[in-house]
This record gives sequence, C-alpha cells and structure tokens, in this order.
Amino acid sequence: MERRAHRPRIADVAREAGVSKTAVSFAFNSPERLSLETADRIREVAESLGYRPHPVARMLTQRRTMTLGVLTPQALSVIFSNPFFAPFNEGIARAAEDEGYELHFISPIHGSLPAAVSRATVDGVVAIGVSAEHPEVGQIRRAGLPIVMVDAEDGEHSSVVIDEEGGARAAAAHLLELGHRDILVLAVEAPQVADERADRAAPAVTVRRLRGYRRAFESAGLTLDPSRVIAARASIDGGAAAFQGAWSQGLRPTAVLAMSDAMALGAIRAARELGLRVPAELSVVGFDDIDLASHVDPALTTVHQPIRQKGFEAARLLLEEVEQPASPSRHLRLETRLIVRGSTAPLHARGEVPGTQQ
Amino acid sequence: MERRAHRPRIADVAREAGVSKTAVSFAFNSPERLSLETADRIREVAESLGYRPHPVARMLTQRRTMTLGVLTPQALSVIFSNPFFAPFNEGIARAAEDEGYELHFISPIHGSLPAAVSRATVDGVVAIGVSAEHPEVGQIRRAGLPIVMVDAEDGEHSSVVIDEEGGARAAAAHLLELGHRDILVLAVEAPQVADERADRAAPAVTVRRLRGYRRAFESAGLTLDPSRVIAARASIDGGAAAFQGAWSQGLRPTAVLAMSDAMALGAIRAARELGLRVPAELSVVGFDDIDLASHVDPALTTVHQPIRQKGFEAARLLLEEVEQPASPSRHLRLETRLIVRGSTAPLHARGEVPGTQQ
DNA sequence: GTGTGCCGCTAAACCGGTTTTCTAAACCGG
DNA sequence: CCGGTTTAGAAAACCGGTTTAGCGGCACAC
Repeated sequence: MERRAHRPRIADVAREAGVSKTAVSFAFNSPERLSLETADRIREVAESLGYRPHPVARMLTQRRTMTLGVLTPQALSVIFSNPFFAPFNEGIARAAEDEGYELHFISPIHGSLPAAVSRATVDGVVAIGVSAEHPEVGQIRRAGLPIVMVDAEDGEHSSVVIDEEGGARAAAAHLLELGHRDILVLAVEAPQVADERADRAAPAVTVRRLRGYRRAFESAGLTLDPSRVIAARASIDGGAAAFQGAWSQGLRPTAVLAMSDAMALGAIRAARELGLRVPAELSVVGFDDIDLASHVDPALTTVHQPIRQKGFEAARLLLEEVEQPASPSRHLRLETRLIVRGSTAPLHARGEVPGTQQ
Repeated sequence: MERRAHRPRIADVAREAGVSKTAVSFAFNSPERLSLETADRIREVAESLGYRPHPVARMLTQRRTMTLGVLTPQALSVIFSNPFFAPFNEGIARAAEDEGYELHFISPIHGSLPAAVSRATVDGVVAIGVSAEHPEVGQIRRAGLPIVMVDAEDGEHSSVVIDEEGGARAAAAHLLELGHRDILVLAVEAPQVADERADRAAPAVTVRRLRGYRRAFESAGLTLDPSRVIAARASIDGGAAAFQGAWSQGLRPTAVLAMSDAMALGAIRAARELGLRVPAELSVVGFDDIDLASHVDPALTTVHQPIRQKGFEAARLLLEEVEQPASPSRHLRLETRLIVRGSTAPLHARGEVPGTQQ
C-alpha cells in the first residue's frame, strides 16, 4: 500500500524514472543536455505523478522571485479602496505583466512596515508615500534590492515625481482669477502610522503643493493666511470634517483649495449639508483628477496628474534596474495641468440667495 | 581590504559572533534556548552587519509563505482598474491583514494562467471568475493547497456565492411592474482567454442571472425572447457597443436589463448619444451596485451584492482552512437586493417627445 | 563516586530545488 | 588500435535558512 499525502518532489520523479535529480532538472530547464528520449520519459513520469517544481525552492536557487514589490505605509485594504491607488496600481501592473513579473504589496503587518519589508520576497521595490529618510528605504537598500521612489526625491535612488508646485499654483491662480479671496486650504496630513516614532511632519507632497498655492497668491500680490490652512485626512470624510470644522469656527470661505479630490468631494458634501450651493456659493478645486472627479455632479475642477502613467513609469524604471543591476539611477518628472469643470465659478456669479433647505 | 558586496548570510553572523549557525537561528526564533548574554551578543552582531534572515529561505524551511493568492483569469492591470474588484480586494485584504497574511494576485503570465499558478508562492487560493472545472483548480489542489471558490460551487471545495437568481428576478420584476415589455438583456460574455482551449460557454454567472430574469417573466405570464439577449464584454464600452448594435439592428427597447453596472453605464451612454433620455425614454437596471452606481447622473437602479463582504468571507474561509488543514469545506450564500434609484421609470411617464438633439 | 538530568550549545540533516564538477561510454580521425 | 573530444548523465556542492539529534560540563541526588 502506497501512501503519498505529500506533493511529489524532484527526488520522487527521479526514482520513478530511474535517473538522477539532475536529469529531472535538466528535463525541465535545459532539455538539450539530455537525449530526446530520456527527456521525454522524464517529463512523462513527472506528468503522471503531477510533479511541479516547488516555486519557493526555485526562487531560492535562482535568486530571483520575478515579483515587484509596492511599498506603502497604507494598510492593504486602503490600497484597494482608495481611488488614487487604483490607476496607480493599474499602471504598475501593466508594466510588470509586460515583462512577466508579478506584484506584491508591502504594507504594514500588524502595524509594522519594517516587519513587512523583511518578509517581502521581491526583486525590487516601488515606494510611494514614503520619503527617502524612512528607515525602510535603507533596509531595502541593504538587502541589495533596487528601489524607485514615487513622489519623493533623493539623489541616490531613481524616482518619479510630478510637477506638484506648478499644478497647485495653477489651481490657486484659477480661483484668484475668478475673484475669490477668502480661500480655505485643505492640506493632506501625515497618515497615522501605528508606530512608535510619530514624526508627524507634513508630508513632502503637502509642502510642495502648499508652496504652489503660496506662489499664486504672491503673484497676485496677496499672501496666503496660514490660519486658513487646515490639515486633514486625505479622504472624503476627512475633507467633510475639515470643512465642517472650519465653518463652525466661524470661517466663511468662498472657495476651497483641496490637496486631494477625495477631500474636495468631502468639502462639497459638507457644504451642501450646510445649505451651500456649489459652485454658486462655494467654489471647490481638487487635486489628482481621480476617475470619479468627472462623474460627480457638479464635475470637479481639479489638477490632473497622470496617475496611471506614474505607476507605469516607476515600474519601468524599476524593471530596468532589476534586469540590469549596474544601471545608474534615473529621475522622471511628469506634468500636471488644471482641468476646469463645474465646481468652480466667478465670485459674484451666484444665482439666487442661499436658501435654508439643503 | 574587505569586500562584501553581498547581503550578509547567517553564516557570516555566526562566524563574526564565534558561534554556530544554529545559535544565530535560535537567537531570532527561540531565544529561550540560549543564555541571555549569548542571544544578546548574537543580535548585536547581526544588527551591526545589517543581517536579516532571507525570506525565501525561511519560506522553504517553514513550509509556509504567509501569503494568500487571489486567482483570476483577468489580467493584472484589469484587476486594479475594474470597479468590481476594488471592493472585493478590499474585503479580502481586510481579512488577510487581520491575520498577518499578505496578498498575491495570480493572473495570467504572458497569457498563461497555469504558468502563473505553478509560480505562485502562496498558502491558499481564493478563486474568482473560475469554474470548478477549470484545470487550474485541480492543479492547485494537487499542490496540496486549499482553495475557496467565489461565484462558483462544487461539492468539494469551500465556496462563497450570492443569490444571483433572486437578484436578477427582482430586477426584471421591477421593470415589468413599471409596465415595460420590450426589454433588452445585456449578458456577460465569457472573457477572451488568450488560450488554446476556447470553451466559450456562457459563464455560470450569466446562466444564473438569466434564469432569474426568465423567472420574473414567467411569473408575469410572459416569456423572455432569446433574440433580445445580447452577449457583450462586461465593461462600459462593451455595454455601449451592445446597445448601439441592437439599436442599429432595428430594436427599440424601452428598458435594459444589464448583468453588470459597467454595461448598464455603457448602455446609458450609448442611449444618450442616440438622443434618448434616461429614464424618461429608456429605463436601465444594472447589477453589482459598484461604488460609482450611486454617483452617476441619473443614479443607477441596480441589484446590490455585498462585494466587500464576499471578499472578506472568502478570505476568512480560506484562512480557516490554511491554519487548520483538516477542516471540512464550507459553503456561504450571501443575499442580494434591488436598489431603485433614478435610472428607471414607468413606461408611459415620459415627459416630452424625444428630440433630435443629443 | 557515579548515575541522572539539565543547560547551552554544535554538528549534521533537511527543506526542494539548480548548478558545477566529474566520469564513463561513445565517437572519431589518423 | 590509440589518444583526444563529445555526449549523457551522475555526484556533489550550493542556495540560506530551520530543526533534530547529540555532546560536554556542571549540579544534584543517592
């Protein structure tokens, strides 16, 4: 009686076929080193046993996983629900699958990103939402893996960034041209990491976009009042809460500059609940141009950034370094542009007076 | 002069600390088997060398990857752009990260799903869009991995399905109650696999939803004309093309039953381009209730299915089997319900006569 | 004084493959 | 018929860890 609860190993095939493990390996990987009949026979035996080379063992000997890692401090579940990540991941995926690579998301495990990194079986990493100073970046580097930074720059690693300052500037200039002066800025706050080190400094993205806003004000001979800048979570709820909070503190802005479309959507929702009409009584500009932006009513005026392309280019850069380890680091900068839709209007173009009905 | 271009291995740490490899391994995995000082010293040396246990080697010896696989015949890039997959993945991710598992998407590599499966380093698989007869399912089973089927049932494996027939029936009944009789059905066609075996049989999902539609007709003493059932790709473009095609063949339906929201949206777009107003001149019902459905104008009447929960439950089931291999297979069936929004209206409620302007 | 048990650690086997090195037989020209 | 080159495949080393078996030394009991 034969018991074989286990997955067949290469040794099983070798024994059954009366050859060495080497021969079996050759039959699959370099059949030209075997006589035709031997190779055929081995493959037949393997087939009948249902043998497949163990992928982990293969990774170990070949020293490659054929997998790209996507490193982010966001939780895994957020990555799939967040409308920004969808096209970004799509771009990465397209580049990866062109070359036969798989994708692996490196997100905090039980709150710890370093733990996730040390467990990741990848050939290289695309990092997003992580600055170059993050210890995880060094950790990856020491492991001998190439890394491409997205939305962050340092001289050492390859990177893909967008013209955030230019886009932000265009957004602010648009509102100023429409006559708005009392403008509320919704800034992206640092994501709460369930980590001991709580370096709650503003994200680099926030700093750069804020600089763009400020420049527009300066060009118009104005200054951006820091008390009008409110940090909030980059989500619909975060944007809604921030606008709501500002309103209840007595602020009565005529326009909102949001650093993400999600926040912009939240601000619109909160404004409506307060009885304000958009854009008649409140103009709102977002940032990112997520797919949803053109589908909401009114369609969102926002700064377009090529999210899909950003993911695609980052993955391309990474693949290059993975397949050619000696290649020098490269830096890409993609354009942004303002897209004017229906959520912004001239300051005094309001139709009727505000009603009390929502 | 010391050259060390390589990532430090356990042997390096052992040599440096003057102990055996075993001791180093113990220092990390079972420190209680070492004296406190030895363990500390080893960890110090490891730290100074920047040593991290190689994750692939670990997987090999521990015979577990702490990774769940998501098997689909769709291309990787589709998974991230498809509005159905977003919440589904989110649900899976939530369950996985609760238990400290990672996620790995098993999609065709250069068109071959079997190739992807044999390369996948996972502890178990959630399969979606794949029927139990697919050879890949057996392939996974032979590798000794547990598998949970989604939207497909067979006695052997665990599964999570929804009440498709009930949902479809409710959708059709809704249109019939509104007085519609000339109804166009947009069915989901089998995805084109870049594979030799072209078993272009209708997907099981299509069969079940169609049955639901038919039942509703029968209950109303009517029959569903097979010539009114058109198969198309489950995308916005697919739905648009299908409606457009039906129209140009002379069909003039007053309502559309789409088997996916994406197709429904496409039908609406095509109808508008033909000068039809929705819902005044054409009622449209979708299926799935993707996030976008409530945001479009008019908001889409559709059959809600708990996509997020479906992913979550599937992953829970899988995790159970992964952690307790002997456990029996289980079967879940989740409810669906019709959500009436703005894309459907009574047959003769049309406001004005159709204009020629679009 | 010696057997027993425990402590702290090491050597060797193992996970499941690939790759390098090596050998016996076949081939080949002179 | 002989030395040298191919050819087909085997043996062994290796990838980088973990785990099992075992060993020397010390404390304690008898």
